[in-house]
Amino acid sequence: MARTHGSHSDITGPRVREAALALFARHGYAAVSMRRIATEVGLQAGALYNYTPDKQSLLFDLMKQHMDTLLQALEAQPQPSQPVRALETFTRFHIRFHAERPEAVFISYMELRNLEAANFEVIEGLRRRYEDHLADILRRGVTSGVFGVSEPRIAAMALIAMLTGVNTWFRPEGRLSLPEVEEVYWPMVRKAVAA
Amino acid sequence: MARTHGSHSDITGPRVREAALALFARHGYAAVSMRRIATEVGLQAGALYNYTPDKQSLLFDLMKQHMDTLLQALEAQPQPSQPVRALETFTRFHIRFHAERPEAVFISYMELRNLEAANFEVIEGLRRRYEDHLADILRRGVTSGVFGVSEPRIAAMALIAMLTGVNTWFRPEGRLSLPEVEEVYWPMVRKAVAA
DNA sequence: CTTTGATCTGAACATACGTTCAGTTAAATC
DNA sequence: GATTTAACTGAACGTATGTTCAGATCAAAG
Repeated sequence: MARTHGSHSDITGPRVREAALALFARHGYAAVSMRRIATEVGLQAGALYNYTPDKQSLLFDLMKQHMDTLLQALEAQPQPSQPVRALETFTRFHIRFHAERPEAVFISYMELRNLEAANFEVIEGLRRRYEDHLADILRRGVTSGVFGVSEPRIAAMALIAMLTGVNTWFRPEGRLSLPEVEEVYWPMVRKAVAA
Repeated sequence: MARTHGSHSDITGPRVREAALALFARHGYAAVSMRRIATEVGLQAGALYNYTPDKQSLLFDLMKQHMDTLLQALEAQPQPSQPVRALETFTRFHIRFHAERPEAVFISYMELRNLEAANFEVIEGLRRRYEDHLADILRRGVTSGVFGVSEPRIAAMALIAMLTGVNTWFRPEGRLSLPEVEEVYWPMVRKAVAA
């Protein structure tokens, strides 16, 4: 097998994606050049094409990976049968998962319009699956009488928007810890959909 | 005074801003060139510099104008002394105002990172004033015992994030009218901060 | 009917873009 | 120690960028 000038394919590949993630999040996809990503990793621009067919794929792969990780982590959560407990699990999970990877979250919400049509469809489909999970919890709660929402699907999007908003102000070194943030948001979520 | 080739400064100026608004919203600030804006208006790129000193000012002016209009419209609203009524007024106002100008809202949330530092400060200050208005309503309600929120400032940001989320799915030709949307969100807002 | 001056064109400026590729480098294999 | 080949360089490709500006245009003013 072949070797490198101080780093491996196994090492450089992830480093390229990490640099792209950080730069796309900070400056936006369109504002970041391949040369800038390469400089961050210590390469010439041409070398990036050993790791991605093109710039668009770099963006899509980051977003796809984020959504896959999200759905996988969601399914790994306990799924209480009581709707209120299921909602609490979802709320705390969403806050934690998103607060832990602000760059990927930022990109996934901001760069949708820079995806080519086919790539956009894929990401939208994954996002919808995530929303459906919450909408189903709400519907079960409505059926059993513990929740009172007239439009479960819209309520799901409203709650997700509220919870993702944490990322606009939360800083790990800030006044509130993540568990404390959960204690601020969970009562609001619970009451918002209460019967 | 001077005249034009079929259009005026008074007419071309607004058209430039309208074109920039639409294009920035659709493709993003960094992805839209001055030539593209010019083409949309029927000009050569150089002529745009009769209406803006540079591209950055074009973005900043759009965002500043949006925030000014927002704060002015907010202050023109009735300000009920009862916190619950004040919250309802705010909620319905926010939904309506934002749903009516999706492009300006989109830009104001997505292009913050493309503002130069000094311009960013200005927009952030205006946004904070808007958030403070809602936080004050919540604080008054906590004092009078009708609201039960542990962190009024965070609760304000949470509610605003939830309400602005309407823009991600609402379409005027969709199933729900704007008044119907208000009837879905207002109960959630009211209950979320209830004592 | 000449003058005026705001408005706009068209070309140019230096710089940057995404992508390709022939050729160099050097670690691993035999 | 010769061979192999993945990893990378450096230059080039055509095209695009934001901005400037001398000069053309033409409605209104005198």
